[in-house]
Amino acid sequence: MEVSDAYIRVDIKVSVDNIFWYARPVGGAEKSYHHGNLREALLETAFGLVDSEGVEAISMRALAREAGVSSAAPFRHFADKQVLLDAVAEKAAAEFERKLDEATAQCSDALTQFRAMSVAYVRFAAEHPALFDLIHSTESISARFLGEVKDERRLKLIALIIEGQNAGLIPEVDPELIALASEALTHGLARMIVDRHPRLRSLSSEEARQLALAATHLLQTGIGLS
Amino acid sequence: MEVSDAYIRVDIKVSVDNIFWYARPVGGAEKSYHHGNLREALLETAFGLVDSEGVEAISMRALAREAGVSSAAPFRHFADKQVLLDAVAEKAAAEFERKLDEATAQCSDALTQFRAMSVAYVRFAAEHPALFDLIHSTESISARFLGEVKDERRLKLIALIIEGQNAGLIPEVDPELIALASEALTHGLARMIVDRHPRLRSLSSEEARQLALAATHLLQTGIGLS
DNA sequence: CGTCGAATGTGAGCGTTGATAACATTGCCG
DNA sequence: CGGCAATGTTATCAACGCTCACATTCGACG
Repeated sequence: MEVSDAYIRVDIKVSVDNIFWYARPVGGAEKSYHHGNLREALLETAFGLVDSEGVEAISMRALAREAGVSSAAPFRHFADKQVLLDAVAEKAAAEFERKLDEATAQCSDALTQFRAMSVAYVRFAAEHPALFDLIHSTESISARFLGEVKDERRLKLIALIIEGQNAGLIPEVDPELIALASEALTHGLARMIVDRHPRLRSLSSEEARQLALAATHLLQTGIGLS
Repeated sequence: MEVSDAYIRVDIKVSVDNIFWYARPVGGAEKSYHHGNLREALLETAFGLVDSEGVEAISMRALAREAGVSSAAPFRHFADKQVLLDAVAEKAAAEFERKLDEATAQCSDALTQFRAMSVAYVRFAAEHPALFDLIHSTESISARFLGEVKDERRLKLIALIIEGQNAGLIPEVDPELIALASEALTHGLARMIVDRHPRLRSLSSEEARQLALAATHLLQTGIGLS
């Protein structure tokens, strides 16, 4: 051909947005129009993604892609992105609560329960900073569940303190105040780890444990005279 | 005309993105091609916007619009959005630091300085939650300044504690540990306010003051025996 | 068993955003 | 004054959240 030296340049623009079927499993007789369990699948991968990459890493479209589904599908299950995040936060809070309960379950007296709770609290923050952050920064109305959970834990803590006071282990100061102070200490420690405080970046969970123990101990004994 | 009953529907799509000159002042002989002080203008409005609306509220394009400038102009001064946010965080941190210094300046002994610092810390969080959050969540490399500031403050706190120990006001426990615990308590209180803890949502700054005082007092006296 | 509505998924597209590249204008330094 | 660096503009991308009209499927009810 005599035109072999001439080139016609063609730019082809392809929207890659909806090439979703590649994400479907290639092996079996899949490709059912309905996913079957999309809501849970989205929640699951979102949870994992937040835990490993942080909240910023999640996008509705990426989740859809991952699930092998069109980018509009997720909106059938979550009204908007915030609702999805709320659901992830709820899941994370449940997990958090589970660990706290697990930690205090084997303790007998109020004081060791008290300490075990602090340790578990700080450890969770150290091990799952993004989830911890999500739990405490989410403040949507629909996530009222979170508020209830936190409040419930607060009441439990107060009960623990009163128990300690009855046993003569804790002085007769306003239990609410004591609860607040110890919550603040624990939450502050956890937050400093998550916020990457210069002194505390990337702690092992064992170090986190030591730290929580030392700090709560210090709170108990006090650091000086008023 | 005989076509008076016939309608031709025309949909006109207009990109409104680059209609920027409306934002320029209409009065004077402005309209200089160069803004003259764009970097500072952007920083200023970003700072205000974060403080009043939160970090999520800021977008490069909105800032450009506000400054009366094309949407690409900001990138001449900030490599990307994160750099801009880092700069805002730095500004906020400077302001924060200023307030802390101001609060401790008038105190004589170590213990009252110690308390005044806690109070100022918590008050700033209560009054500027979004700025507080930005300061502590930013962790970019370029924002190393933040780390230095925080570290400097930590050293100052430790010095304060040692001073207190020398005066016999604080027991001879590892000063680092004491610093950490008191930092955690204060930071935790501040964070609980910012994170809208059920017990502490929307505190007045006077309430914040009371709270910080009570909590630090409790830390000093301790809440029980080890 | 068939049918019909509700639940769920698809495709296309709107408007916004962060970011980049090529080009225009200006200030300033020699 | 001339030229170069700083600064601003225009046009354009890709990605995102979200919506709408339409398609497919499931399941309850006759």
